[in-house]
Amino acid sequence: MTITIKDIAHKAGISTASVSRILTNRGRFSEDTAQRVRELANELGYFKNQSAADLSQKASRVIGVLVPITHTNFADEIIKGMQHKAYELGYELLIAFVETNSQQQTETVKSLLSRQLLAVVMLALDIEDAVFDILKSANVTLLSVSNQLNNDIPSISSDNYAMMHTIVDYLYDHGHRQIALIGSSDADPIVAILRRQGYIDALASHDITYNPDFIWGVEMTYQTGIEAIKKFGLPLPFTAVIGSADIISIGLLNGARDAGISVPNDLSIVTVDGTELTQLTRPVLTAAQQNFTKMGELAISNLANNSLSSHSVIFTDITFIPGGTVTTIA
Amino acid sequence: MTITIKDIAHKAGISTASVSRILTNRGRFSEDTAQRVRELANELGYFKNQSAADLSQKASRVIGVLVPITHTNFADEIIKGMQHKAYELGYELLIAFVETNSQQQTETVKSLLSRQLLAVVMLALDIEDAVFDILKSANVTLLSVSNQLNNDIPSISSDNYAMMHTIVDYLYDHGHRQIALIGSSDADPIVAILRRQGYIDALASHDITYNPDFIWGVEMTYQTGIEAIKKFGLPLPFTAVIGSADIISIGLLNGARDAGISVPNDLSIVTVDGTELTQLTRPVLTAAQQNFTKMGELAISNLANNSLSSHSVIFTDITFIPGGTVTTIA
DNA sequence: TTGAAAGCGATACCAG
DNA sequence: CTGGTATCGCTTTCAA
Repeated sequence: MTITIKDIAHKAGISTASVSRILTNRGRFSEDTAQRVRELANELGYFKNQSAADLSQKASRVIGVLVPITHTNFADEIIKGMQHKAYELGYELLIAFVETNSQQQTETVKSLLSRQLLAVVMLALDIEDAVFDILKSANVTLLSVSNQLNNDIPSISSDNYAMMHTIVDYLYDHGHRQIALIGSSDADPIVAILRRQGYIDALASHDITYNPDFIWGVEMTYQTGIEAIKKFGLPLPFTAVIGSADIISIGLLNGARDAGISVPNDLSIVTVDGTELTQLTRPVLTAAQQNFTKMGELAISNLANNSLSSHSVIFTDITFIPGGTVTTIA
Repeated sequence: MTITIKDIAHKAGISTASVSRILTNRGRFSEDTAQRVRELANELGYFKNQSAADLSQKASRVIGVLVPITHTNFADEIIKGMQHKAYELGYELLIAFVETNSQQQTETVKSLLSRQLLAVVMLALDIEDAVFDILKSANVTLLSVSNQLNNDIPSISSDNYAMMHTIVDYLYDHGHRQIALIGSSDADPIVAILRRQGYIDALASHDITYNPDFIWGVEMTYQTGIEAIKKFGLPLPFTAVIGSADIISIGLLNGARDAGISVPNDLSIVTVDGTELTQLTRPVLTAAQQNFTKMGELAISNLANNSLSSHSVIFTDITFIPGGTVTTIA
């Protein structure tokens, strides 16, 4: 038999109303009784029934988080940031991994929505239309983190356009003129579009006309990196390459090694993301590091003070971290 | 205003009881009305209030999952397995990342428990005593996955003892006699104890007396691998080393490279875990691969049919995957 | 400062 | 096959 506030009230000889007030720290009550109630609660091993509380309050402090199960290795960092802030501000996170399978995705999202949620945060997710419609019809606040969706949904991410400028400028300053971009050729996601455009414009600002062939690779996978090297063959038509995710860059690095290409002597690499993965390679990857933890924190704090309008776009800072994969050429 | 079954009942001219039966597919009802109700539900954009349902049913199909935020990179795989099975059997997963910070850990666990949970699954977690007491006092079914805790809690994991035999035998067969074990010297976790004992006994079975110095390193981190190489110095007193986690083994590999030691010529490495990380290195790591997805599936299916007793220990299979980090020596 | 009582939304029992 | 109704545990208004 589970303990309820009724039991506590009974044992303490007071009403459930008082117990509730005390345990939630709302309204007025005497410190005397409070003391007793708290002790009693402990003693009896009381656990609040959150379902009942949510039901009664018609609202909760739960924020749903949708994480793609094809796990980007930075999702953890975002979650860490969110969790930290959520704890601080008294919110709860309800994390759900979503499959790529649409049917299952729908189920997951529906069951998420069947709790009273304050908001739903989507991490690095390109949601399917069907699922998206459900989300919209549920009428909860939505927020996309690390990815920009469309104009209807607020987002927190890096300034992907500017980031590409930073990277291209860095490579240009090191003498590179032929620069490829791997893993951002997908048609859809706004992030890919922004990166491509940033890349193209940055090159243009140095009077370099971009070569469409140099933008290649759709998926953010290790395999994309491996195959990129194979595709271009020897000798590589470029001296530097930008990997759109750490895992791609590691693929590039290994692909290069497998092909007998020396990094950075024969090929320079700059990676986007800058997670701990960059430390695992030799040489260590030069990276444009995104501030994922910050994104997570901002997600929660913005939801908390309700400061998001439907077209809010919030940018977090980028840190350029020189590693050992870029060389200066003549 | 949110839509409830009452609204649907009203619009359909029937009782809430009927609507409930139809929407949950329980009890008897005519297909005619069912049809209408389902349409109406869709039309009105109805979402079940799960809190109310849980409250009413005094039980839920929600399984809580505690994941350490110091993210072991195999947690994803376990979760994937759980999610898959949970979906199949109609359970929901409520995932919570827990901090190392004890205070915060307590909060997280308490808030988890304040929902009616069917069970709590702990992934690769060495829970603190305080937290553990809470968990026990809450009187939910507990289950540890990929880690064995103590005799009070059922677990699903690899047979860590046998696994070490497999690894040591493999190395022995390749001529190695001096074998180190990195990252399992922690006093506490049963897994570490089992691995040490397996390692020692396996060596003994080949008439090799183990060298206590060769068991080194507590934390399952990249840094542990890096430092292990530094600690032993050149020339290394062993010809082969076992890394207790992929990330450790990558540390060993890089540490070796940094020290001018060639793998596998001068040093052989076998790693425990065998996640995708093993594919990112050159050479690719030779691994004793744990079946994490299977662990996740078993976790759910065993919880589902309630077949766990408090000292159940379920083992999943190990797959030995030869890579490029072991050489045969004379 | 405290208590009585009316919900919150869904379920399930018992009649009909 | 369908409906009325008590119930789950907690919160909150209104009075006392």
